[in-house]
Amino acid sequence: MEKHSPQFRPISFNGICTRLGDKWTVQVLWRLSLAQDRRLRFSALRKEIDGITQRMLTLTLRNLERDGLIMRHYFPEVPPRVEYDLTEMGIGVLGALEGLNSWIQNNLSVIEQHRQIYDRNNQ
Amino acid sequence: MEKHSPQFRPISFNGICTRLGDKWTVQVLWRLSLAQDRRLRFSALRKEIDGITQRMLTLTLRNLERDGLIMRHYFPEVPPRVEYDLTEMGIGVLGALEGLNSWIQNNLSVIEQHRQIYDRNNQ
DNA sequence: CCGCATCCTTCTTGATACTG
DNA sequence: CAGTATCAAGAAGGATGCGG
Repeated sequence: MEKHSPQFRPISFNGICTRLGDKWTVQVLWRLSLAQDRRLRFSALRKEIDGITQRMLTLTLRNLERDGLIMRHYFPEVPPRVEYDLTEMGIGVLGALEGLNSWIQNNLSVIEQHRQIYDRNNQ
Repeated sequence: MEKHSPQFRPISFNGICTRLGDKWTVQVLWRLSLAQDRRLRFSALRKEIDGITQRMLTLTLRNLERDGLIMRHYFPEVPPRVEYDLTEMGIGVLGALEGLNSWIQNNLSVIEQHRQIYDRNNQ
């Protein structure tokens, strides 16, 4: 295999990759991408993402909105309704993750074998 | 833009993406990839990666070795010498990151603008 | 030179209660 | 319904000293 392109400069990986690597961000993006109009309300996201708390969903959505990857739509009804949808940039980052995702699909089992072997050799 | 492929299942993102998103892992992989034979000794890595402590370099290398992305070569000389090099899988994961990396290159400035606007609108 | 052990600080996440 | 506020727990990272 040949070396990667010289443009590869992981300078910017912190803090984009740090954000993407957190516990819930990719899940939220992914769920939105599968929805009608790439748009879901808060309670729907919460139901679909197993184990997420209300607090962490709120924080994750705030960060994504701050970065411009999703948009928040507030409807001052009673009871209130809030919907979130992917922006063009939010759609784009999911596309940019596909290469990594398929690599993980292809290599995860090998990695897990390595981990088992390593752990066995170190008690 | 069209929806991503149905094979996109970010099931495996934790804990691969979590690992890649930590503070030093990608830096280490990247430095190795640029070196002669994709191979460097501990002290060389430490010098090249600005700000990393001996402890964190050791931990990062252990995790990468455990996953099979790098190999550790120990030479029982006096003083001891230890070298690390990328495995085929280690080279592969860098390739898988290129899509994300170039997306970040292209979008980082826009993201930072969004952050400034958001922060200004919320005190 | 390389790495482990220890202690400490900071960040992230979770649990729970409360509000417009 | 969709948050916010508060507190506590755990993980990640940094500083420092010792050892083969």
